[in-house]
Amino acid sequence: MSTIGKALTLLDAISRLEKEAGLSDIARHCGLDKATARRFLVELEKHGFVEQDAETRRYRLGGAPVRLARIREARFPYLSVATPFARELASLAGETVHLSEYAAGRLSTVHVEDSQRAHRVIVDVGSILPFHATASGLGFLAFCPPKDIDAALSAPLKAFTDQTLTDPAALRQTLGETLRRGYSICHHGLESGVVSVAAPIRAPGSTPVGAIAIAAPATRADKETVEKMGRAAMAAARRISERLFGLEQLAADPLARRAG
Amino acid sequence: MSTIGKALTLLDAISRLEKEAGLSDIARHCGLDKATARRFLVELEKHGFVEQDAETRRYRLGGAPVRLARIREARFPYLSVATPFARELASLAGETVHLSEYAAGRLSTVHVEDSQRAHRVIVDVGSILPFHATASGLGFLAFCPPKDIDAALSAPLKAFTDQTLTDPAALRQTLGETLRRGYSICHHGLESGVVSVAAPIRAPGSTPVGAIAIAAPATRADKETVEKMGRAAMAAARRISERLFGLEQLAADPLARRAG
DNA sequence: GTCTTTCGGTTCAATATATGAACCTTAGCT
DNA sequence: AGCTAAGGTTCATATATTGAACCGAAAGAC
Repeated sequence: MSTIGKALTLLDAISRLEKEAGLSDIARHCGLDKATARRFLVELEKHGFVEQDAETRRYRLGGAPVRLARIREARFPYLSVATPFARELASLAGETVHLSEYAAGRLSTVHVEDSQRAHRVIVDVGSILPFHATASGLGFLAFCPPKDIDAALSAPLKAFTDQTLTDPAALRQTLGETLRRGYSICHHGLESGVVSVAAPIRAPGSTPVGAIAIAAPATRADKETVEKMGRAAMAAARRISERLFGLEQLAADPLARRAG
Repeated sequence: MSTIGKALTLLDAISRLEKEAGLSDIARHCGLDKATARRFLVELEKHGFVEQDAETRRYRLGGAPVRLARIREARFPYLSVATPFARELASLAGETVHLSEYAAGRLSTVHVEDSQRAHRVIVDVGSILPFHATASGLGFLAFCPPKDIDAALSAPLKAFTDQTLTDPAALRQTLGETLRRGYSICHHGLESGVVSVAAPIRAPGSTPVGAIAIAAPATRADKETVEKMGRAAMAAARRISERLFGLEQLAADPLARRAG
């Protein structure tokens, strides 16, 4: 792997840590030599991607990504367009709603609207959503071209719970149903006791850019409720997609179109 | 410079471009060989920091920073805390307000609240604010330790307008006045016809993390109005600082403390 | 239509850069 | 005191980076 790749992998690892970490910790966590990890950290710090606490000497995520994210958002306003719909959906469903975006081959959570209920599902911003074990992942993948599906299903599929689907054939069938239905359903895929539904956000005839999902405790997710939530998620996804990729916007600002 | 540094510099250059750019353009812009630029772009793309448009083959900023920024914001909620105050300040002053954050040795704009007036100052999200030629820069620098001031003033100081202060001695005096006054004033520093005021956002006794500024057309900025705006900016900065670095928060979440 | 230029992208020998075992110093623990 | 593990540094070695020259495609020029 190139040096750049290693450094960005280290940055990713830092972003995944619960809290700030020390040099040795980070090096171990990334399988890098301490000296190498240090050089990477120093370099990343120079550019504001990580910060070192002056007292504890521990490292944490820096402020540079904030600037980049604001620029990105100014050109492709995914969050600012989708967030209001997510909020509306959360209040309609009374359950936690999260938005994900596809980048670097993974679907990651970029926004969460918490349910107002005491008993609710918690989703962390920044968490990675496995394609095979989440409604977001399935809803995204189902609308991807076959080669992407093959790639995703040929990777090792971890069973997060004893009900996680890991058989590629079964998953393909699930994806087929999702495609026909327009939204995905995932029972206990990533965590036991959680049922979620999701629909892809996408330009017509193009690879999705992300997904919007509702996650509810299984005790509140009877068949009828799941269907209702699924249809609502699908409607929200369609409205977001129209806002992002609608003809006017597309003509006015070609930047709004994504690769793929 | 290390490979990582060069790659991050390239990323920075892309973020600075008005719109997506081709390979040769980018290479020229960064003084890199085309082959090198390409390898960097491919590597950055693998990690989602840039995207290549499938049709035009041009490159643009990717979605990965959005995830990192959301994580950063979840741990150090600079934007979500400061934005409401910025909005309030913008409506109070009736002028454009912008928030900046210090990262990678530079002060960059991370949020803008536009004035509602037709004749107003436009500030771009993501733009870099020179220390010597903006109210934000001066307001930030004035509250930094002497070594940071020395470093900032020993760099070449570009005259953006014929009224930009570029003499280190004169700037030191301005910084002294700013420190005593509590907010900075900048007349026509970056652009002619613009007057701005700013105050630093900071933990008590520590290096600032950013600044909040009001920018107004000079025609609306008589002495009295400038004073009023300056005091308002200072008050907003203080309230933001208290929210970010207040004792409770500090005790509850040491992550909220910044390096420096 | 043909010629020319420029584009995105690739190759491979030359070379600059990254690497990591061993090291130092400090801080906390037994 | 003595031990362990922390953050950080060094420098000969090994490896990844570099860029001139190259290719095919496409956009202009004439």
